[in-house]
Amino acid sequence: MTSNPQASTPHQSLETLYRSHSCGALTAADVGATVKLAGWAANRRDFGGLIFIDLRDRYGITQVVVDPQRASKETHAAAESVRMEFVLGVTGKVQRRLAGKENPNLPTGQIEVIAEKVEVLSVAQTPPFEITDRCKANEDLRLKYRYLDLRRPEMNARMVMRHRVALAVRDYLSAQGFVEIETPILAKSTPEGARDYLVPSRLYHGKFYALPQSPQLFKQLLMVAGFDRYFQIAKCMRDEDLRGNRQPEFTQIDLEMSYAGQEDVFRVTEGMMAAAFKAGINYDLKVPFARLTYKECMDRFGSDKPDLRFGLELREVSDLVKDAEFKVFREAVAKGGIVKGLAATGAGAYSRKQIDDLTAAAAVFGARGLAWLKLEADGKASGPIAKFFAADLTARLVERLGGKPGDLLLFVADSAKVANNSLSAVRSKLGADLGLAKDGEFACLWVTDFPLFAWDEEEKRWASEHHPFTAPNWDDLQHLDTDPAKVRSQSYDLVINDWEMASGSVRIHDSRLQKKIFEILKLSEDEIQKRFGFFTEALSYGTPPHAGIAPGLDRLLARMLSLSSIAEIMAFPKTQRAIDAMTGAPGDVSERQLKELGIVIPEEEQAPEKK
RNA sequence: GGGGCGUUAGCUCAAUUGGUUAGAGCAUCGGAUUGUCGAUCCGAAGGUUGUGGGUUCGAGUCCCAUACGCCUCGCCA
Repeated sequence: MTSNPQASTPHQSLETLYRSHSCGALTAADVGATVKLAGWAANRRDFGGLIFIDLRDRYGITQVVVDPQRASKETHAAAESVRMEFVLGVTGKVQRRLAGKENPNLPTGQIEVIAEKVEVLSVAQTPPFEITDRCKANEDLRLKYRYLDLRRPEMNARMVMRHRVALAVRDYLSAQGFVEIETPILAKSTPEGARDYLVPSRLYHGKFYALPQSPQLFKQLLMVAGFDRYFQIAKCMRDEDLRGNRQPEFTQIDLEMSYAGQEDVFRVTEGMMAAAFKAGINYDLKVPFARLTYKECMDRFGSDKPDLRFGLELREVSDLVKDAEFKVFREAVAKGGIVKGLAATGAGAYSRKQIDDLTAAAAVFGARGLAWLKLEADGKASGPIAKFFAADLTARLVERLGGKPGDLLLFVADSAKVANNSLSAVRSKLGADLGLAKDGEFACLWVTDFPLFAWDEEEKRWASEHHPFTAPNWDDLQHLDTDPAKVRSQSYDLVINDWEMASGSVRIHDSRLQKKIFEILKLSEDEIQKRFGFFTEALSYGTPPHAGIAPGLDRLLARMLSLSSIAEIMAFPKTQRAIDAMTGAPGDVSERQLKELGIVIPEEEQAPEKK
């Protein structure tokens, strides 16, 4: 066995017409054997006589030596003609490298293959960028030539890791009694939620399928159907604006359990995550995960996905400063807002520039300023606003925030929403700048007790915070009619570091309650019937209590590898404008196709021809 | 829909306040080279500075528009 994790495992045989071994398999134990290798020329070092070729496949690199005294004229000539990324077939004998000429950087570094025959199986144009892990090509170029980018060992390894994790997830869930069932891609549009990707119907002009934003309804119907425990590694599509951790299509590990509640889902998910981290990066995730309610999260971190790798907790100080001399604080409280702060440990020496950068981070979320106090060694506070606070008030602020000499106290005075968002952004920036958020550390957190509804100011109605099939907390049912804002839901998020990694809930299993929720959401009777008639009807035929969750596979993998973009662990991702840089999708279709679908595009709305 | 940053050789980057013929490393091509492993040495070729317009005696550099990429606010149950 080699130490290369990508090398073939012992039970695998890669032997084919073209090769007896992979390029990562040969070691000192194989010395003397005659072997056939095939792969790409990753590098060629030509000494006129001796020629060294690094032969690469996805398992590793093996050095091939062409010695004019050992190989035919034709083989030497072939070796001379080799250029980067040519595909070669090599026959030769494994020999121990000369003493002192071993390469400790390669698992195969003890040996080399002395070529008897080198055959060029395929020539290659000069690639637009080098196929190495040192490659610094731009993202758009890498996407245009994704097949070359994926050939790089680093990218190759990510895809293999993705496979390993998916396999571990399947194994784990299968062992827990889950059955993998596929659900339709051509489905029905449902209101609420993200914008749908639509597929026009040829047979019914004017009607559309919607690509699923998630298999939500289907998985609940599978519970009604008695499958008990279902899962699926499912593609989900959402036609919304993109980010580093959002692609138009992405993959969720979708699962649902009957006769289960929140605790059951947590237990299964924790086991699954641990298995995934073990398979992915050989990391032992600590279970069970930490838990916080939504309210605690907002109070202590100003965010519903706080990074628990570090502290720097937020504290509200409205009560302390409501009568303070400092007008900004006083007026914010008087206007119904809040004043919140945090103590940045050891940031007391921050320069004006560094504080300005923190202020800018806060401003993105609407904060009009970031007030600050430096705590000096003598316990006094300094800074432009220090003069507004009497010594005893300063002492109480310091005590509330847990500040120590050498710390920087930071405050935002605004509406609760702006104060929380802004200070949370400041906290994240501090976590990164102060080196508190370390790569390779994973803080897992369940966030529970989200509100069931959020008020939609634009549409002047209540909207589901999670989705309309989420069960209310059974203790809060009496508030449904009187005070929807007060109703907690039985939904939960899994947060790892600062990313929402999974979202789920206990579902409504009673058709009457489901109808009531639709009514609160101001869906008309007609609409409920048209959109969800089949679903509420299904619930009425004896539905087991059930609950589920859907971790994002792409995010999970990106998080394991500390990558900020999920595109980095997808084989063929799209750009931020939802374009496939390689194929050019979305593309034009023929007049005939449009006609068959009954679609007419107004002349003035046609996109200009893309080069 | 809004804000920000970027776009110079195949790739990654440089080019003083607007000033001579836009440079370097890698890759490519030719030559030399029998123990290299990001080989080395010698030489060559490679550019409509994303695109369009403007200011100027003169624009890679300044202004406007636009395309593309990335980050971000909104959005994403």
